[in-house]
Amino acid sequence: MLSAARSLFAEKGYEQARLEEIAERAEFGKGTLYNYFEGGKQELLFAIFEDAFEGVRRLVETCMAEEASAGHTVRTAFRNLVARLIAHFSEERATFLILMKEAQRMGLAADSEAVQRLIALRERPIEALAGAIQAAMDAGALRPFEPHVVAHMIMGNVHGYLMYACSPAFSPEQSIMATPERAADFIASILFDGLVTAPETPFVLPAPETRS
Amino acid sequence: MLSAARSLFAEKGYEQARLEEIAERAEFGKGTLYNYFEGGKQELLFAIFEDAFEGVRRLVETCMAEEASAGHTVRTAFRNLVARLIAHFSEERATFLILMKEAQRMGLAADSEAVQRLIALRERPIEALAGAIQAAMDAGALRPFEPHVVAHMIMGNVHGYLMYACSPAFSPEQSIMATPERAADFIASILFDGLVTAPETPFVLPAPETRS
Amino acid sequence: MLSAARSLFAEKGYEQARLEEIAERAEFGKGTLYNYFEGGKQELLFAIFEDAFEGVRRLVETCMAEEASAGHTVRTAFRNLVARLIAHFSEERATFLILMKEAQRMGLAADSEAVQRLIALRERPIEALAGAIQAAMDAGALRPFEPHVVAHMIMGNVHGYLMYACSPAFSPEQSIMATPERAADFIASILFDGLVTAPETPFVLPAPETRS
Amino acid sequence: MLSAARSLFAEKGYEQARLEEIAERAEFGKGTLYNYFEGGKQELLFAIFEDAFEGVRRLVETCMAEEASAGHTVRTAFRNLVARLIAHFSEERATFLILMKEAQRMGLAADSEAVQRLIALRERPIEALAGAIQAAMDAGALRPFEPHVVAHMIMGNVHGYLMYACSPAFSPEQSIMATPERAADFIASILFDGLVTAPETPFVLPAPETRS
DNA sequence: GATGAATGAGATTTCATTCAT
DNA sequence: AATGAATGAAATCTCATTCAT
Repeated sequence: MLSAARSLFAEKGYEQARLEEIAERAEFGKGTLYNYFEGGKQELLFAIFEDAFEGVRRLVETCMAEEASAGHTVRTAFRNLVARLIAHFSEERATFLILMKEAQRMGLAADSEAVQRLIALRERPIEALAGAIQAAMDAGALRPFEPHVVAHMIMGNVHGYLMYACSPAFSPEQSIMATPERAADFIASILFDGLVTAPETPFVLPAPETRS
Repeated sequence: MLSAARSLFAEKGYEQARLEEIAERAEFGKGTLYNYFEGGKQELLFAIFEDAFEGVRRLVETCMAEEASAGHTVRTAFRNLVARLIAHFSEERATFLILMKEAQRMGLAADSEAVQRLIALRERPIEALAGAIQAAMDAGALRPFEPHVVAHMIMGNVHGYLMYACSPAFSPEQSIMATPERAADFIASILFDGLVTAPETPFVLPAPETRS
Repeated sequence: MLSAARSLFAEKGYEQARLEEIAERAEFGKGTLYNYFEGGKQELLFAIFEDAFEGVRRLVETCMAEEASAGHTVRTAFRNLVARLIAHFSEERATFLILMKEAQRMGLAADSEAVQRLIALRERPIEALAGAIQAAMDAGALRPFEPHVVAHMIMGNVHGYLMYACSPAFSPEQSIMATPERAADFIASILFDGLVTAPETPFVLPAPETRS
Repeated sequence: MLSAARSLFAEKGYEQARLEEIAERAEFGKGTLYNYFEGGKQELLFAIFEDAFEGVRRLVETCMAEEASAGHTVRTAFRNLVARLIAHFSEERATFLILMKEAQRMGLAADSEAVQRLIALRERPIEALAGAIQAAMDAGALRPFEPHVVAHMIMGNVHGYLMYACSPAFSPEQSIMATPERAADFIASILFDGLVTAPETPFVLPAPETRS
């Protein structure tokens, strides 16, 4: 039932998804849904949110534990985390879409109890990631910034890549982002190694292209 | 009238905003709105999108032109662009919220004519930024990646920072992100200089903290 | 529109009356109804209540004023009031049914704001009648009871008669209650002259009738 | 089970009472209810009606029998009946509320089989009372009206008093109606002795009070 | 051009009743 | 006999859009 809701919310968005269609897709009656989710449509959404964020938190913790026991370097550990996050969201496309569309939207809504609940869920994977970052900073491997800020930034870049990969402009075959592995390499490369080769080069305008 | 719609969409979201309230806030009759925007609610949203993306495109072009004529370095030029983007969206909070909530949501919707229109608008500032990046790569100042990918990444990090700055977890006074200027320094620092100091340090797990 | 609601509430009762049917009967769309009665179904009911109680209050005041200026005796004045109340409710059958069904039901509901509003309306005609009773008591024409209690009793007997007259057991042609005028005579006769002729007669059981 | 339904119908009214809550309160499963009352919710209501009217009928018969064998006068016999009816309904408040709310409402509904069944039940106590009245009339103790009409009137005044006693305007401590016994005295006093002392007094308007 | 009363499709939600266990 | 998960008809209410004025 959650799964039916997830796929429909992903397809049409929360507001446009009709409860009746969710029920149909789950092969249940409309009323049955209310036996399981008393709060109706919104509780359904929150159940999906909880699954989604909890899944990411678990992934972060599992992954970092494995990297630590594998004795990987900090650089490799975070690069591998990025790769696994990308793989995770690629596999669970519906979940990803809901997070990007609905959690984002609700997270920016005027304050309310619902927003508070969402934020609490959203913090879980961030906390897990911030813990790992703190450890790496303590070991002197990362520059000493606030770990939460860095955690947000890493997550944001994973999301950003995946958003980009969803867009029609994205043609995987020609891209450095062709595969999750290569995307992880790219993101890690920027985040950890920087973008600039010769920072002192003066900036010049591009030759004005003629707009069609 | 656009302005009334903008503020209401930002407040309540596109779906929840009632046309009647927009009309009231604009001090117009509901019917009048249809004289200006035949397409109704959705055309209103697109008009806001157009303004928003066009504003960003203009900002990118203006800013890069100024940086070029000021003879700034590539590093400084992009750092300043980031600062101005942050300042722009901070000033136009309503526009920012609509982009994050509604453009994001619609951009991920199942394909349709509306999505195509949105994507075309969204590409404008990306194109402008990609142009500048290409120039910098041509000058050998940036590592040679696809400029569109890098443009998305820079924009994504600006958005990511602003999202973070909207969240209740954000307490400006203690943060390296306290001001737009410092936020731009931070983002530029990560993007251009990287995060790692000692990439070969082995990763170790954080000491397990006791959950309260 | 009120009139359509009145007739449907009277026919089917408040709970069973569907808003859509009210709208149809009023030859309006469902939505239009909400332009006039924002509170929906319940506000519609209260509007009917207000009309109804206000009508009775006005009738009581008008009638007593006329009786006073006609110089009628107390006995006649109240007897005529009873006659006019009966006539009023007989003419406005729908209103009467709603008062008996819905106002009665709501008046006995667990306390709430709605009940308070109803009670306030219901007091209006009682107050008017109690005023007249007080005046008659002051003149020494009526035995000195609490005027509100007596007002309730008079109203209650009018309602009681009309309820009886609605019942299928009521066959007007053979009854002392055949017409409103005769009903008023009867009620006034009991209330003002009493029922007993020989109060000291011992009570004996009726001969046991054989049940069919 | 009947008792659970009775208390819930009294509290919330027939339409608002949910079958599930009745079942819970009776500590039965929802389904079990249908084993005992095939007709569902409505049959439950009729079972309560039957209990209620039968109880009143029995009370009337018992009471009149006792009054007869005690050798009381007609005046006293009926006055005592009124007192016992009041006491009965005061003790069985839930039953009383259901009669006033639901039996009243249903009794005025458009004709149907259900209404017929209700009316038949409702006639039982009336018949019993009418029998006693007929006997008193035969003995010359009461003025010769139709006994059914008089029976309705007596019952109506009992109900009317109890309705009044339910209303918030009723403050028992200061009232002639303070106790069931005094209420019975009052009702009997009006019904049997009349209200008027000087019927020929001309009616004059109350001094116009200033409305606040 | 400006208006807002009228509209009715469509949304969520409730709940009496059924029936497989 | 007892159950309660499943059902879906039906209810209220919302609101984007139309159009006569």
